[in-house]
Amino acid sequence: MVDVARLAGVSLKTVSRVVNGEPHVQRAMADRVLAAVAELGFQRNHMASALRAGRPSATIGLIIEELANPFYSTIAHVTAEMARERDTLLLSASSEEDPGREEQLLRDLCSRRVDGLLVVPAGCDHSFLHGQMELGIPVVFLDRPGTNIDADAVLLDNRGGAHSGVRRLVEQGHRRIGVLLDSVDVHTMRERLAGAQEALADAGIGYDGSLVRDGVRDPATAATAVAEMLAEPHPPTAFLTLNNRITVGAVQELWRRGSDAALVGFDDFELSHLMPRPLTVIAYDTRELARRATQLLFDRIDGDRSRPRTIVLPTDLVDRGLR
Amino acid sequence: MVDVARLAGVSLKTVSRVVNGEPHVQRAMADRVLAAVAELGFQRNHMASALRAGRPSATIGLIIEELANPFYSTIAHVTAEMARERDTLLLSASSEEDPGREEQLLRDLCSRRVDGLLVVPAGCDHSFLHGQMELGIPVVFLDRPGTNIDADAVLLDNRGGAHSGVRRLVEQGHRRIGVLLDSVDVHTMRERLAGAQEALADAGIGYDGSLVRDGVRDPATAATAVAEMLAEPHPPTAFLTLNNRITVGAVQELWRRGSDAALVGFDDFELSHLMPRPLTVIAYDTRELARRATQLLFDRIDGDRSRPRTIVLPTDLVDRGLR
DNA sequence: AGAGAGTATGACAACGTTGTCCAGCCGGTG
DNA sequence: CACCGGCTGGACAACGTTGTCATACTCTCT
Repeated sequence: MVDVARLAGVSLKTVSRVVNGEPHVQRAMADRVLAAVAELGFQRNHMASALRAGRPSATIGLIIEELANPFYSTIAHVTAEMARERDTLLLSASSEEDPGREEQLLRDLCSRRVDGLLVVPAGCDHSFLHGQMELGIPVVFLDRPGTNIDADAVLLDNRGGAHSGVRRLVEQGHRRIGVLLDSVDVHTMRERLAGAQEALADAGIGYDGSLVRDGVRDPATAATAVAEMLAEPHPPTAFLTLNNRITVGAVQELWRRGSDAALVGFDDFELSHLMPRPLTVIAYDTRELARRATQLLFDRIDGDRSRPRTIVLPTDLVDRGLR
Repeated sequence: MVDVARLAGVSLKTVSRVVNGEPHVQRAMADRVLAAVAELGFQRNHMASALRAGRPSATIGLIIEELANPFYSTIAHVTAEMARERDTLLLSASSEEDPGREEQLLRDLCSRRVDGLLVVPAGCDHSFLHGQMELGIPVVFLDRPGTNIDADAVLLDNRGGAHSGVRRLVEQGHRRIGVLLDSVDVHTMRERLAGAQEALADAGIGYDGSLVRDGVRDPATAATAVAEMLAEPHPPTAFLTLNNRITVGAVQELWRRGSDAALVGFDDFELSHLMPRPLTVIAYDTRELARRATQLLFDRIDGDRSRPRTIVLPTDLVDRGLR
């Protein structure tokens, strides 16, 4: 900027005024400045500008599980899109389910003075964010609530969704329902499992631990688990798969062995209607989830100081037949 | 930092030294500073720090088409991961195929003084990046080369891939091969089409414009196009679909009508092996594409001033049967 | 002609941090 | 005892920008 000022023969401040479109600069002088800007290829340093003016950095931070996962990349996309409408950019990072890493990323984002944080929490303690929130960096949790902190959260009705899925299976006469899940360490999974168990209880069906498989982290494991459960003396006649990776593995195994076991899966996914058998899924609107959370964050950034809210979005049982 | 210094009863610079782990500070004094830091919840302002020290911002920019698309989100993920190993964060934005928007995003990223740019170009003129590159912001193009600019690029062998796909169809005796593509405006598509036409020419098969359908942007359009082409007097006996959205639509239509037309699709995708019919696809390693580009960018950031390189990664014809 | 109001421009400090340099202190040396 | 060198700690300027205020000029109205 100093160079531009020198080349145009004006003061620093005049350049600043021209660059920022402030009034009170004569046309001729502005033209000289703009010519100098063009000649030197000057570009305003956004960081210095924000620093001096005490302005927001026009950047928000997003912490998700894993950017390559369609669920999270959809969130990132919606958020980035809404951010762009406010001339804000998105700093995104994946926690990979590692609480330590999540904390480090969050601190890193804060030290970059992002205007706000959107977090799909992996950690089990977010109290360290208190300070940042008091210092004016709002935080909105997404998909799972934060722990040890009173902050906004936008969640899915995981419990209700699983409940309705199991109810549908029970209505069709199933009483032995195998439940496959990723990990009870994840809040989402605990809620889904709880919803399923509530529905079973509602139907007067007692809990049978042998029908629940934890630690099913990929399609291959899901296929194996299905095979094992079907080989037992009293095999399940239906399955509830608590995420789409598990659903895919289970479908593949059921189809491979020509089993007529029923299946309901949590999460819809792009090609679910092209699976070898029609699939009933517990679906939800990922984009809406992201939209609501991002909107809430921007409201906070714009000064909304009302009490933290928790928004729970409904799920939708998409019935394409059970087998 | 001023507050911390006052509370600890030391000078500003001493706080800076402690916070940055510089030597030559006595243990007792450092402890006092750290206590003050903890009490005030002080966090270093990364932007001010980078500004003063003239240091890199530890941020890189990524411009892609659309973050929600698995191809691009995989790239974003790999890049973010490699960046994290260098304590660098990723600013990502989607151009949505809009050149104007791409340019604005690029300028915005530059004004934030990112250390480097990774770009899947949508625009048709990137000469405006010259200035930035001279000012020391390296740019690496990904998936498509930049235009009017001499910069690094990491590409796929689109031409060779389409060539091998068509050759396979020709080997099976097909002479009328329908080609469905998104848009010839996209460099990738042009290359794939050219590769297909070269393979036809190599086989002595003349060009027949009625066998090429442009503007097929989604599965539904693809299905319609397939239906129309099959209804013509001399219908194609095989199809080459130039991206996975088109492939999905075409497969669906072929399967629906029980057609025995052969099919080769460009792009593999997650559930391709679960499609209603086995699918032969021209696959490639998206992660490797991102890895190479990101590595190249970091090499440049680290001072590699050698001539711009263009790296072309091979494709792989994954044969799961043609019908 | 002079007051008053408004416009155009510039000098300077400040944002939060770090590089540079200098001063004081210590122990050891000639 | 004067001096040297290394270790500590602090004062100050600077990074690139903008807010504040002062100044100079122009115009209008009495």
